[in-house]
Amino acid sequence: MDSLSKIFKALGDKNRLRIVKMLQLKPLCVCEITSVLNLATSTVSKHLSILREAGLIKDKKDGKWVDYYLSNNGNSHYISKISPLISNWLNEDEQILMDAEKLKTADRIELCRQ
Amino acid sequence: MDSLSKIFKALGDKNRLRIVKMLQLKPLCVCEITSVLNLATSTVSKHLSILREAGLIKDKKDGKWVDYYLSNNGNSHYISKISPLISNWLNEDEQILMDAEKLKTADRIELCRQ
DNA sequence: TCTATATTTAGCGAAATAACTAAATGAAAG
DNA sequence: CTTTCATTTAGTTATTTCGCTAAATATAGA
Repeated sequence: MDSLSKIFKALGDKNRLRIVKMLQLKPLCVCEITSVLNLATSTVSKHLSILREAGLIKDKKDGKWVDYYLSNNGNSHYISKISPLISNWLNEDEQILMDAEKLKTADRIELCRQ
Repeated sequence: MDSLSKIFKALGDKNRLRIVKMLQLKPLCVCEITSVLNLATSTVSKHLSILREAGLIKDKKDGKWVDYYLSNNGNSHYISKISPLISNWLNEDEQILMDAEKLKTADRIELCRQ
């Protein structure tokens, strides 16, 4: 029950839902996500660690950057069922659409140099 | 996004997950749920209102009692997808099994007269 | 109407969460 | 090896959440 409530808790925050929806589009580094959410870097890093500990996302070092990406069909049976649902949901949501738009015009190197 | 994060938030609490799993077995009144969870009645009432506001459960007056029951396929597209998943999950969970056991031997009138 | 009982609401304290700033870590590039 | 820059960790604060008790509400039955 712990692992399931952990997943739901992780998804029960709007900023973390936005992160999951962004990662559906492509893997992203912390600074890219930060620039979309308009939060402090450390806050975003914390959100990412909560999503990671729930098993919803994974990370991978890429030079200076850490890329985060969805772990769609990880070892968790729960996540393999929930992830596809979330993929289908919120795609017409105003906020989610705006986030996606902002990501299109975003360049990692410029973003991180702010 | 509000309605979805509300649903996940409601499910992100172990006691509320236990309530949902109990209601899968049959409709229950507040005092029956209270006796299983071992919490104050008012606390359980609050949990139920959170689940209700998320759209996961509904209530119906039955004399002195208020029966709560799952709204499996309510108006919410989200819930009609999530509810069946939860039905399949946690059925071997130790805590959930104990709760179900406790419910079998429970009698509404005795329970409420504690 | 009066009483008993089931539930909800109000109000409070403790614990958890989410945000920030500042400091620490770790890798890349000069 | 030192500097730079992305990220994480520590530490602080404000807000939210969860639990309780006590009071309010509502219904059934004497």
